Amino acid sequence: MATRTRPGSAKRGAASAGGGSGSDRRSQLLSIAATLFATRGYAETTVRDIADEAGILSGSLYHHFSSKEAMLDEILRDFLSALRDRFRKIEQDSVDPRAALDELIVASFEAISATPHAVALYQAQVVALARQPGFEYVGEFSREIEKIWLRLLVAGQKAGIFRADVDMNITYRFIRDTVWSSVRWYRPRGKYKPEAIAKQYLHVLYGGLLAS
Amino acid sequence: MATRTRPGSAKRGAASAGGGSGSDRRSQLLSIAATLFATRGYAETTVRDIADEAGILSGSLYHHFSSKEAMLDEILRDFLSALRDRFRKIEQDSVDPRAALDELIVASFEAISATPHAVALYQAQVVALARQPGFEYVGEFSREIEKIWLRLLVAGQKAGIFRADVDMNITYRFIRDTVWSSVRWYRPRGKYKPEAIAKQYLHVLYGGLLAS
Amino acid sequence: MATRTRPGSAKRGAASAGGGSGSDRRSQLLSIAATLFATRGYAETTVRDIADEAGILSGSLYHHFSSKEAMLDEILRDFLSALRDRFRKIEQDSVDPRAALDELIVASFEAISATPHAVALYQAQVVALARQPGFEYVGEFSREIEKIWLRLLVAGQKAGIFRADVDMNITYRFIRDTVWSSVRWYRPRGKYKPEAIAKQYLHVLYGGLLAS
Amino acid sequence: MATRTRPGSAKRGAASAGGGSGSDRRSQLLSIAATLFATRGYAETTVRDIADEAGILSGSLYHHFSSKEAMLDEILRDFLSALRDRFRKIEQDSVDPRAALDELIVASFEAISATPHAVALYQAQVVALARQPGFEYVGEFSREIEKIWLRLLVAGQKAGIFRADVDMNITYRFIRDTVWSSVRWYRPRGKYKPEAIAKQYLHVLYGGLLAS
DNA sequence: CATGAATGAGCTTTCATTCAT
DNA sequence: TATGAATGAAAGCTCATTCAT
Repeated sequence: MATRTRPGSAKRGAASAGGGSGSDRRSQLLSIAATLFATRGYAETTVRDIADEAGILSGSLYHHFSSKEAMLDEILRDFLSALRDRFRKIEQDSVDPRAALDELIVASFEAISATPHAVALYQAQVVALARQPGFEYVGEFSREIEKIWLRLLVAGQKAGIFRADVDMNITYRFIRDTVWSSVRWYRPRGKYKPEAIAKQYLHVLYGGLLAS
Repeated sequence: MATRTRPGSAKRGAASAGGGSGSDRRSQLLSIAATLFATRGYAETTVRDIADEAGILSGSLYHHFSSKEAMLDEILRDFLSALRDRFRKIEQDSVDPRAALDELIVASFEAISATPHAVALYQAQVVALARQPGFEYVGEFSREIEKIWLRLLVAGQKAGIFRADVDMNITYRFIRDTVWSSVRWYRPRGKYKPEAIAKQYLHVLYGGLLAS
Repeated sequence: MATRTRPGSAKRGAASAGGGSGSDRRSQLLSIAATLFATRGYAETTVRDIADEAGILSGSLYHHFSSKEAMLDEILRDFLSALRDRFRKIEQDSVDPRAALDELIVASFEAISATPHAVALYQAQVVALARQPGFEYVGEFSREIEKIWLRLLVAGQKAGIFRADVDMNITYRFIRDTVWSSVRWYRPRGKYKPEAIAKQYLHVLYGGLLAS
Repeated sequence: MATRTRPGSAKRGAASAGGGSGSDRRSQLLSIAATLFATRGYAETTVRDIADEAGILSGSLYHHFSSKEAMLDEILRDFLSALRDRFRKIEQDSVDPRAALDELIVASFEAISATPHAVALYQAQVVALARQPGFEYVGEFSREIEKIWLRLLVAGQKAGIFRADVDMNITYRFIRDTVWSSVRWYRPRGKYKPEAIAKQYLHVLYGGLLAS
């Protein structure tokens, strides 16, 4: 991305950007943008592509958003803040590390199912974005989310629920990568429901691949 | 990417493209290109960036490569064919599915360690590329590699080595995503050697996360 | 010309492209392009030349036309279809081969007078273009026009109006070359009107150069 | 053409440039260049095209010629000076204007047959070249040749051989255009010999198209 | 809100030419 | 003579963005 200007704090309402069915024009456009950004890549998507898909001219997009980057910003911010809120709540409500880990993983697969484009976008751009001015919050959200996972994993380890002989920093990364990467192949319309995928994963993750 | 023309299989010599230290000018340039493509993204990297890094003018690159796309092509083709060859050999020489799976995973982490840029490039572009004219081979290589993994996993399952109650299609994807995604955070210069990472992963994968 | 993509039949409105005074912006630009293409040659004319002449930036041209080639395409297509229509009508309305031949020649000189740039462009590029993908219609129009001429010449020959001892295929080429080539030296603003030139030519053509 | 530097007075020997079979390397290369210039156009022919055809690298051409333009220069100069010499001789040896006109026309068709590429090149570039610095001689040769034709035509008119009621300035252009334009369709390998074409043309030119 | 014309910067690519080897 | 690597200028084109209507 050739981001140079700060995107500013884009206004946004309750619109589930990156989701499927926005209520107003604004979220319709964001949804279209998210889909294209995720499918083709942010840099490879032109403002005109988005406008074409929306049935308007590219210049008209600027009545709704101040820049292409502002759209990306809004999509990511909506997604990340919702995700963080949900993860925070899971941690707060948790009584059992294992059950909480279950919930984090299920919540993650559900997020993929609900807003795949935002997830894919986050996946694809997170490394590049974290260093970009105006997108520092991406790194901040990521770090906060990482801490929640790690606290739970380490707590479970201390409680003797999770194995003591694994490096949780690495294990966290393994889990995170597996879960988020599935956005690339998981099809919500396919034969697997998000809970089924989560179950499969938890199955292998907890019990291991070997037959006992 | 706005790929329209077929890049052709412009490949010559034994240059380990995408690697670190090419012998001739050609592979030097490819190595620079791979690094930039992987770091900034293909679309975000300009041929001037590559030329600047190489200390020449952008036009001079066209003395060595017919297009920016041809560079991408050559990097990916070199990487994928080498990977496939290695995987093929592992399968052919395998006597035990579990040992073979070990080797596949170790080989994967080693590939990440050896040519991280090519791996990152492949990771980032594989979905978009597979449908692009001239890059069909990316999908073909990917499918062949997938088949090798699946044959081994299913064989291990039938032999009673791997658990019977997991869906191997999904499990393969989990493994693949975990392994390849680590390119994004794994640093060869860091404290972990590739074998150590592989060992950690195999540890969790085989034994599961739970304390027995 | 390095034509590679098909230009498509991007044509709109009744704009007399290649003519002198287009009504809207689009035909203004086409007229400028035709003038430059004819004067300097297509390859030697840059899109910046055209834009400069129009008082805009080169990139702005792409708001109106998809490519430099598309401009050439539109100029030629407009010119050729108008010419063919006129020739068709002359043949349909003809009662006497000699009068019809008169009309064809007068119409040709008038076309040169009305849209000299389009004629010059056609003259200069016809051979190279006919084999270029997307410009097959140039050859098709040319062949249709040739057939009209030949039918009239042969009809006149059979009717005993034109001499029997000349090869009409060659004679047609002689006539065509003479007429169209005059675009290179004929100046509409000069002392000769198109009808006067046509008359001179018909004079020599019919009566021969020798004094009786 | 983007001619900016004066081509200088390129050395040249007795090599029949633009012809078919040069004796030495220099005229071989000139012949290749003439063919490509005539077929694709001067601007559309790259130095690399010429070198490829000759089986060398483009840079190597500069051991033989100082520039691309110098090749064009040499081809045209050879062609024009030979043509002028022949025309001069025809005029000097002429006793009868009609016989001399015959000879001019036959000589022209023979030139087309002998060095079609040089003729086509001259045809295509004469207008653009005449105003280009370093190519003033093109206009000079052309004017001298025109004068020879005109003197013969007017002499014939005064002698009562050619009709008095035609404008010889225009008639000359008609004749010239017809003759030179035939280079575009005349194929030396075809069924017509150059003399046959000349005969056909003289037939119509002298006797007229009408049946008596 | 939307259009349509334009900007301006930057992109990939082409190509005649140079020059050390 | 020829190679091969490079230059430097310019080409066609893209695209985010602006703005009067």
